[in-house]
Amino acid sequence: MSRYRRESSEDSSYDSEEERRKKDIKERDEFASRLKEKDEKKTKRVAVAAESASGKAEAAKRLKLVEEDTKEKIIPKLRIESRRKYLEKRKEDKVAELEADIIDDEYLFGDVELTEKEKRDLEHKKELLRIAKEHEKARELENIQRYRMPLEKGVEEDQYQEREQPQSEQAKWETEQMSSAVYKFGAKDRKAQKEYELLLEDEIDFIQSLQMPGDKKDEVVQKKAEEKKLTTIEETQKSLPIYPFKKDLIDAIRTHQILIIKGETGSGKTTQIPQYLYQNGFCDNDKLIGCTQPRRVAAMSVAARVAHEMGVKLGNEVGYAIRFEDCTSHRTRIKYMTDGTLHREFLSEPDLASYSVMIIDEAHERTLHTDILFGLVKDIARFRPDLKLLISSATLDATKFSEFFDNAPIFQVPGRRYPVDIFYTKAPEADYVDAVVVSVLQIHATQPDGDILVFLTGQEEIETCFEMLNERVRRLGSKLRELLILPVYANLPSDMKVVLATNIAETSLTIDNIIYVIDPGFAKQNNFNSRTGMESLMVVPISKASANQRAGRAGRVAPGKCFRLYTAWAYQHELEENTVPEIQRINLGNAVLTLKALGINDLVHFDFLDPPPHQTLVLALEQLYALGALNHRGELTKLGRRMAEFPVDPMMAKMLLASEKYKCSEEVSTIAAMLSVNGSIFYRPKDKIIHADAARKNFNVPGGDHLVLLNVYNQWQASDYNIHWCYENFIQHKSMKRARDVKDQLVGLMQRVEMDIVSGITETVNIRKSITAGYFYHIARLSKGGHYKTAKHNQTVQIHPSSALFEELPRWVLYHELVFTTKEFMRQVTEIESKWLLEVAPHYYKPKELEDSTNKKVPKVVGRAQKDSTS
DNA sequence: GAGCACTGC
Repeated sequence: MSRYRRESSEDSSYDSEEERRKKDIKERDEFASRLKEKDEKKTKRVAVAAESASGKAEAAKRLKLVEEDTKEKIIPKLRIESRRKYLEKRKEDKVAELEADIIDDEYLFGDVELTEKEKRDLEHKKELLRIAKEHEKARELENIQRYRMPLEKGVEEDQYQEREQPQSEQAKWETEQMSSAVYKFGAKDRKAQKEYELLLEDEIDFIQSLQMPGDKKDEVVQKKAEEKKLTTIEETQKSLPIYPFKKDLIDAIRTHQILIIKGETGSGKTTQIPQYLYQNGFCDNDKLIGCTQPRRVAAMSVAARVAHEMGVKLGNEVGYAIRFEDCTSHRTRIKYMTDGTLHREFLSEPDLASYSVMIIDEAHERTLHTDILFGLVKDIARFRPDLKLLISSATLDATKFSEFFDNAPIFQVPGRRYPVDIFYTKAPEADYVDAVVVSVLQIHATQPDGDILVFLTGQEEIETCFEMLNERVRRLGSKLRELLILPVYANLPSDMKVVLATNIAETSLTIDNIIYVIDPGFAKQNNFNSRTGMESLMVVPISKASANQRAGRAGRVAPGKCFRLYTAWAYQHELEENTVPEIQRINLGNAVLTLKALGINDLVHFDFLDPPPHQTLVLALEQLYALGALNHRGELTKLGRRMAEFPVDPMMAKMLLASEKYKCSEEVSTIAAMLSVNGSIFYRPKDKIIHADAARKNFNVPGGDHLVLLNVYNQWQASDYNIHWCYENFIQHKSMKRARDVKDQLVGLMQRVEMDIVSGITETVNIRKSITAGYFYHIARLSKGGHYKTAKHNQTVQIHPSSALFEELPRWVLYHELVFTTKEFMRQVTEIESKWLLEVAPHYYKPKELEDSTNKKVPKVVGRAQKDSTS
């Protein structure tokens, strides 16, 4: 009680506040320089080559599971129906949410002058809504359209040709290529046609609209077999499309500080360029060549590949660095890393002094980290003329990158791609999961051999589709050739198969031998509402860029075909050119804190390739201020500098640091680790739901979900991290191992920021107070009818049914996250006492806000608090 | 009475 009183009375004098600020900044800088010293002393360990067998074993296991499933499962029709209904319901809810969002925006900001960006956002939302509604309408007409006989050739021509094209390069190319020849399956092969009529009850009409040209001419296609014979590393290297450009490339890099490299996947740029640079003396004076990748697997496998080509052990001259794994040594000259890792490295080496070249690879993917790196490296390049920058991108974005980097020259490298024929449906397909099933069978029955890759939006859909396909295949029986259906991914000999995947297959997963791609045109996308602070996962139409990326997957090994389950008109007019970059869609709390720690104070004017919404930046800054990471001038505080060391959201970082004061850092680090594995702790197989739920209830402890998570971890630890313990208790071992990794890292970082790791308290109040110190933004109180209202925004929310507190309904709760699915749910909920809020965040909560008329105890407490603060 | 696309530190 007296603690916050003291703090608030100190605010009264400006001088003392100014003094406090100066003292804090001084301490902050001293802390930062201590960190730097530590980093300099740190000797890098010599790496051990990572084992790669585990991946193969995993794939083999998965395959086996699939086969067993296929043989034995008989799927009741009812279940399929219920799933589809669920999907339908969810879609309705999402549409309603979007609608409400638009009304909200217009109501709240109707009178306010909107910026261009905000206007565009609103327009975009409206457009989404319109598409979603039309999609609904089309569904009602489904039967009529699905079974319609194909029209005569001339009839639909004008439908596809008359439209005015958008001005993009892509669109122009499309227009040129556009032809409306009607393509029908089986037309070329009478025998197949006959068989197909016999087998399939329904069909989809596709229209071939254009061809995505490959980089290879037909004659080159013939050479494929010869290429495969290449045995020596040198021969393989020389066969890569980038090889003839070696000298030109090196010359260009010597002449220009920044170079944009445009090249398709498969050109060899990722593996070869660092080697060319190494051979040409760019590593003199012990400097490093760095190359960032958006994904961990890519960083690891590319590094392994290059080490092999150079004949060195991985971790010596060639190494990689990803979270939890630093496979580099003092000998390392070529270093592959994830973009997030480089982002972190900036904290200890803001000028990248140890690098002579930095390659930002796969820049077109526009991950949050790459986007921030753009601004940072551009800035560094100005005062480090010796640093070479290569920005490597696979798409037409190259011009945009060039403009951003002061018109840096673009160096083009050809790719290795075969042509892909693109087909569109003639009519809109309402139920695309069903359309996928029909298309797969059509292709399988009538097209030449080749694997089929299907893009779906998520696990639920993949399961539905998997079951439908299996059922249909079984019904058709032996009339159909064997069809192997693999959900997600596999690594198999080239039999005929269908791969059902999410957009993981767009980039990060290489599946050999794909000839056919089926693209329904949707993906799930995470969106962050900066006004309510709520995230939602919605099924949205993909962008043209993404559609072309998907089509490209068909042309990796031979000429391919891509079947789009939408019309050519929809492609032209309904799809955005590019996916909205991540930086404009997500919560930027952590990113803003890191930038502040790098000394970038004016974030609003930071050089972003595409700036995030102003509102999102403001929210992030406000939150950091409330957490004490920034002072009233917006400068980073010592607390903020310490928070920035943790690779977690600012609220969680604050929670971790607060645990020092409450003497429970051990417990809180565990809770943080468990929270960051993202809801995948409890395993809930569909056929054992009752057992799984019972097992879960056994972990319940008073207080709430955070403490349940702690309990789970502690019991697992007590079992000596036993895998069987996990099976028995319906806990996912994989997630637990990850939680252990995260915990170890967090504990290491806690020591790094000079915290003591302490534990041993028997009651939970201190643990819950630490959590509250970080998450005082996320508070809700019980109101009438079992609903909760959030403390600051008065938003109606509910406890998620999976929570341990679902039936308890405490008066005050803290939640880890707010998600919109069927309702606004709080996930990971813990009971707190409102007076704690005054203790941990006196600047944010005033006693009056915490008054509670429904409870007799609370007014007494509040009354005391008020007396204290006014006396 | 529920449903987490995909990355990453």
